[in-house]
Amino acid sequence: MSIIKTVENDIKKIIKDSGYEIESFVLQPSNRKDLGDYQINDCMSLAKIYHESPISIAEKIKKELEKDLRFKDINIAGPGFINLSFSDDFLIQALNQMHDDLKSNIDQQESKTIVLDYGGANVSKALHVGHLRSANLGEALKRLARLLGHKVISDAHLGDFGRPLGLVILEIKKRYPNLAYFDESYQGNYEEIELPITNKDLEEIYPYASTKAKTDEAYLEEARIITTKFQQHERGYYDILKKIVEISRKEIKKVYDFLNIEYDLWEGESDASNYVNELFQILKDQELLVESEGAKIVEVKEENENSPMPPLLLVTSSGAISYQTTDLATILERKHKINPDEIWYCADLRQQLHFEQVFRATRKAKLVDDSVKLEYIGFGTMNGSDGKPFKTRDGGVMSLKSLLELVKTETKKRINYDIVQAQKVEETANIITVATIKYADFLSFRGTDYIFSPEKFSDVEGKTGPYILYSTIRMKSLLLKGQSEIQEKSSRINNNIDRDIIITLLNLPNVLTKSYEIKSLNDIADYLYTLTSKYNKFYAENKILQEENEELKQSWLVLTKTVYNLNLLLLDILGLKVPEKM
RNA sequence: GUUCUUGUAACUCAGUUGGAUAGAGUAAUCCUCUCCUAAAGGAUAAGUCGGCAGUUCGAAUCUGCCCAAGAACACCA
Repeated sequence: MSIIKTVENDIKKIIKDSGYEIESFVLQPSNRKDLGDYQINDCMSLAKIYHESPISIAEKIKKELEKDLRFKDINIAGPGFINLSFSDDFLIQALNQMHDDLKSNIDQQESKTIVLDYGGANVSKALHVGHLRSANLGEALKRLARLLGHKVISDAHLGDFGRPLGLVILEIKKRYPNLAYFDESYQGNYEEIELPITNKDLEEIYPYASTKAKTDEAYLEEARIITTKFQQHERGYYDILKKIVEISRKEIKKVYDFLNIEYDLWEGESDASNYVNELFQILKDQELLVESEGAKIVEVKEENENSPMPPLLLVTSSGAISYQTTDLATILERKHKINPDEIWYCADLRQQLHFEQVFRATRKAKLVDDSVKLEYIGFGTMNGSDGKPFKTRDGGVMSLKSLLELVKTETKKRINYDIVQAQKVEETANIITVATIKYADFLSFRGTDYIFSPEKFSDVEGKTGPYILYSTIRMKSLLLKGQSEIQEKSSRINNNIDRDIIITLLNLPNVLTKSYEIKSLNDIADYLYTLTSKYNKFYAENKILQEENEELKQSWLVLTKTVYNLNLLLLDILGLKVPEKM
């Protein structure tokens, strides 16, 4: 159990010993540092329950707290706040413990198997800046959940079974009508057929076909028919689909690799299609699948419900299955293959209604056990400065690749070429670029829309990825230089900065737990900055390696190493790497 | 129209299970490199927390009404 949690439990017991019951207790870091390290605000609410003055309650609790040698400077202020600080001895001991084993100070949770669905990449379409958030968020949540003791399986869940693919295949058919894929009499093995299409072609074909379909009704109708064909696994069409997925997936993976995003599974909607028949059987058995206006739907609206709740549309009137169908089938697939305790979906907030529908249908048809938790983790839209979803000047969406290039160019201007070896420049620039972009994305709460501007993501001054990386590298450099002298034991707290840093370190478990609960990384990003900037202040004020007092120097080295290790841990959760030098 | 989200410093955002004096970064002005990487550190200035009312010892946070912006609302995904 973490140090802070242990203290919290003890204080809870102390409050109980004073005669008061309290449900949960979290030790709040004080916002009045002049009065103490921490504040206890619960006396006011206890006063209402016990019909006693808050001051009198605070007095009693204070009396009990004073018996505990870990605390000092206990005082009561205002209407009944109890302020308290930790004794130096306690803090030194805590620092040494965190230095020896950082992970022992993280509260492990009861282990669950979680499937995490994020990314939102669509086959044959280039990743654009809008895909950034889902991937960042999902990847970091995966890492956070694993750190807290969960088993997480991440799935890219590619969009590869809808009309866009119908359009792409149609256009390929127009351009290469003689391909064996389109020859019904072909008897050979399609896997051996070369598809003369590169990913670059695909990125050109889709927008072309999509635009054409908007004005050409016959073309669209042809695409619809093709969509139905591969959805029914019709020979040739299903095979070319798989081929296209392969080509596109390689390219998508390159970008995700660059961003340090790793999927355990690269399943797509097409893989879930194998479970569509089972899905329909389950729905039919329960008489949930009904005909409506030529389509097959499932009603999920509750009686007396005012909010708009359209039915799920499983099969369109033209016979195609929708993404609602594949999402339901995917739940079946995951039940059979993984049998998870929880399934999380990271997707844009505009998809909230969709997931509400899917979850309702899942419950109604009992596709999974009621104990299986389905969680939708929505995030805000990336808007342009006009408040509308971000577009480039020519009206298109900025590709993720061009954003990366743009930031990389800026990054390269800042690298210290006296320190970084020539052959390391590219790698270093890549790492910093990813950190710059991801960190900027994590800073705001996941649910709020934010203004996207390339400038914002190119920012390197202040509360940014490069700041954290630079500082971390400096700690590492210092530790390397002081390595021969470190004896790994702190024995002194010199002043308020040391003290403040240790108090901040102690708060780690609460930051992690809260981030996990709200499924947002902004607290971790902010905590990382707070800790780093406190350390930087300390670094600027003390010449650690030149310090002549050996006891003090050792204490500072231990502090440095602990902050360094924690930075590495948190950067890893956010999915950021640290370069050697920069 | 129905439902939902948002409105905090010049800008971009934190803070929303009610707590003390509302925080960061940027931009602005001014300091600090003979010294462990100055992509650093320090200082100053910047706010009717959209508006009005209510609940409370106490409200940016909860409730109601209003104003403004955005999103979703079956045959796209």
